[in-house]
Amino acid sequence: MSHTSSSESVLSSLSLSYDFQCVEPKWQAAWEKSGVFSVPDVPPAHQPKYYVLEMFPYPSGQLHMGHVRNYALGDVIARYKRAQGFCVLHPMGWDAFGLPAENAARERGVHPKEWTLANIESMRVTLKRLGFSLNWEREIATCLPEYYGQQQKLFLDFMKVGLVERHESWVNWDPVDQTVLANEQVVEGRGWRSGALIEKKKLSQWFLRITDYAEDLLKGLQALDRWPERVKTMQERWIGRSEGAKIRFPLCKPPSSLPQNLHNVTVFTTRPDTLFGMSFLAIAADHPLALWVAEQNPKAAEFVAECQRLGTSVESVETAPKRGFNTGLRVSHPFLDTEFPIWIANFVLMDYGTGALFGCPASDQRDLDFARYYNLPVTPVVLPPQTEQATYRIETQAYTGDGHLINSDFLNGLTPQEARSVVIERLKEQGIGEKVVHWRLRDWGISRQRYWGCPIPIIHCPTCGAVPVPENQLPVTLPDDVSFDKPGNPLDHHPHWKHTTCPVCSKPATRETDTFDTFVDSSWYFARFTAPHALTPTVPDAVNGWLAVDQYIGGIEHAILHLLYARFFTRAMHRAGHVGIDEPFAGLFTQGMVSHESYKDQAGQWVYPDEVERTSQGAIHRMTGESLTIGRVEKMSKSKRNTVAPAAIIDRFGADTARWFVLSDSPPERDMEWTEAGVSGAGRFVQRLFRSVCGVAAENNEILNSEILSSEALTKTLTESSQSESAQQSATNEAAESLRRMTHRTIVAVTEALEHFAINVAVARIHELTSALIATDNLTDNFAEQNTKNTQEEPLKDSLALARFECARTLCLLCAPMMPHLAEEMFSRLCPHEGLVASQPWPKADPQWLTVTRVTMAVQILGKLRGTIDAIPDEEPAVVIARAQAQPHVARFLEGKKIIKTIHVPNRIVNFVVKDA
RNA sequence: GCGAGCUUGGCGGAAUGGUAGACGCAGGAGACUUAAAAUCUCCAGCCUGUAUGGGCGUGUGGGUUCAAGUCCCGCAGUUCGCACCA
Repeated sequence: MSHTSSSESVLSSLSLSYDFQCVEPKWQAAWEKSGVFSVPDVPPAHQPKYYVLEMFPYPSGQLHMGHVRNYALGDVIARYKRAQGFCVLHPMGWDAFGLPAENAARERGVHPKEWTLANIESMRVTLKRLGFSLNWEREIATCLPEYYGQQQKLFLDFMKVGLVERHESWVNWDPVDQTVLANEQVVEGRGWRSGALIEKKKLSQWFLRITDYAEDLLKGLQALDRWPERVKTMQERWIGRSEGAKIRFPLCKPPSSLPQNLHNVTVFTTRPDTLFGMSFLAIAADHPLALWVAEQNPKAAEFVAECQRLGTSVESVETAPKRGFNTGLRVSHPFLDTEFPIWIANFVLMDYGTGALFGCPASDQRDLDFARYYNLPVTPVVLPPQTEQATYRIETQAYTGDGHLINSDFLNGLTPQEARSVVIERLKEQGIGEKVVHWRLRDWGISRQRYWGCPIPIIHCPTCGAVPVPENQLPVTLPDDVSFDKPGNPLDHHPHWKHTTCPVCSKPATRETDTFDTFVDSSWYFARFTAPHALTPTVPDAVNGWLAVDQYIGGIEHAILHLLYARFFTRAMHRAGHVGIDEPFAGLFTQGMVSHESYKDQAGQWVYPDEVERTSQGAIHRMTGESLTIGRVEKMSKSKRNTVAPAAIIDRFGADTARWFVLSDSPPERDMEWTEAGVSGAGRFVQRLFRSVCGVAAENNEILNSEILSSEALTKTLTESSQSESAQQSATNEAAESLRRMTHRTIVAVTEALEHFAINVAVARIHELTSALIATDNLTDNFAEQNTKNTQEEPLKDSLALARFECARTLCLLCAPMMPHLAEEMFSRLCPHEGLVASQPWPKADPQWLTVTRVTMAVQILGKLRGTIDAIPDEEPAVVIARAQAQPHVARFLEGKKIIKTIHVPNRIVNFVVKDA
């Protein structure tokens, strides 16, 4: 209980602390009631549209600080653009299919659907408490038939336009869990959950033909001028265009039992110019020819098995030496009379090129290592510039640089580049080779042997083959009654779900029990948001009106897969007639991670930050008093227990404080460190700003109630008052003018900062303006005392009070994108007749107050600062220079020197270039 | 190995080629208070100094310029991405 003493002034008794627990729900309700954030299905013709989207969350059950940062950032943009007059689409949904739900089912016996929907419920509560200006009426969850049924429709349409394929492919197979694992889920050759040794298995899989768009996806990157350069580079390399040649080598005397199609080995090379340096041909361990050899020869089989076991994990790649197995088979060279051995080599990948290469040891380090180990010939074919051919040797270092060709028959003397086209021309004439463009990008395998995903709408009929589910039978819904008590895909085990009849011949048939990769779900949700409840995947006017997403915001971890898939999917949807554009995201911003100190107790266990008390010496456990070791600052993660729960922070500090802090410290693209000191500092600022603005509101109540009802009226009054200056008031008027300049300068600075995503700079400017406002608090106190004595009747209407009012009002508008609840509360007290901040236009700076009456100019001698002078803006250069020269410090340095040149940059700098006289 | 980025006080960071270190955090001093908290005011790159001064200073070495944290070239450290890619 606090007692208000009689000596306290009226103003300070009004300085109640900001009670976020009451205020935040109040304004969230007000926004919802007013519908300020909702937008029409088709963007209005008279207003520019703006689509802000943050990557939608996976409903793991816990909202984390990374989400808060991501959505706070997006909300700043959404609210700022809205204030600027844009019609802003800012939707939210859930990437709700995925393996964690199935794991929860297996580990805790919860149904994936219940688990997921409950998680969505609780995360939505926290998200709503943060007060983001989202279009909640457009909320979608990918695990609902309303969404995934339309996805099945898209898939069938993709089939019609030839973008779907089914063929066998190698997969990582976990024999214990009986499922396919993604490469990321294989850790050191073992399944990440079961620990079982992973097998390579060939399975029939559905593929989307993303490679059809390899060229287009690559070229499209160039036009994405609002994407980070590094994301574009990563995609470029992932798509991996390389120009080269395919060369067919016929086997010499193929064994009679060898199938006809293996009588030739085709290699891919980017260096056809080095063909005369060839000393062997190498094929991958899973190359068809290698498999045939393995069948004939147990030793070969052993080597092949060895290669397959090692796989291509990072460690094995770096440490494994280049080894091979000589098959005894030989190929003939296109231009030479020599035969070359075929080796099975562990460094050749079946996935790249044709799974075969010709080895030119002189021009490739791996080939050289291999050749040296097995004593194969090394013939240099490129002579580096300024090198004597007679003495040139390749020892342990292959030469990949430029020069001219040697030992290469008709290519001798040419540069490698010239030689490439010449040799390709010859190969073409002989019909054994051609120029090809090779892509690293593979088709996208989308089959997963899992329950919690979108069913692939296909029926397998023994007579008709794979038949699409007819559209009128969509959606193919997941059965609810599944059990997870045995390994494998529950859909496959279900007693009757998969049994159906063939839509073509009506005979018994089975459903496809594979579900889509969850990346499919997230490849078109941005389009679905434009018509989330439509009975077709998209609605033309809506999707074409709103797309592309003007600003997409998310983590860098999605730089390749999600963003590439979404770009492909949009093109595919375009081809299938579901959207009119190719590039879904016009602007992309990748925000940094949230990190935190980590703590360990003496037993070496990680300790959560909220159990830790920081002392001047270090850290101790809050409960036990045990001293703790402070670990590195790293990304918040459950395993390190260095997480801070957003809900707990909102309870303690309020949503605005949490938002303000995640936005204030670091530039959004960089990682930020969450600190207790930082968030409580943000909390103090919230209180400071609130108190100061409330003080202004109290001073101005009379004026407001009687006269100023709108910002136009305010401006008018301000203009009048600034013209009628009396002698007594000159001191306060000076303060008023300086505050008004500050106010308008801050409008410009904050606007510019927000345009450039420099949210931390915008925050800094708001801090400055707040301090400037607080600095005038005492001035009015004094003045108010005089005023009440002298002019009881006259309302307080001096220029300073009005400047303070303008400043406070501006602060409300400027901080609203970051701290919307606080902004509304302050605004409602300051301008009770003006409605919501959320529907106020962004403040405009008055040019009158951007002009300055005086500037401080730097005076340099030889570029070194020697003093400063005051000047009137755009003052006559000669006058300025004379004054600069006369400046005492400057004059001292000029003594005995001769000025040979004077640089004058108006309003900024005078620089004297001197030499000794 | 290839590619991209980063490097500024004790810390996070600011700075259209023009007064480096805005703003915040942590710190110090003071005011208020019986006291603490809160709040407010002031100080604060380093060295030197009584200083209104002087010297040095944006990882490092060069260069361009009247003037470089900023532009160019090299080097180091560091982070991220890709990688037996033929």
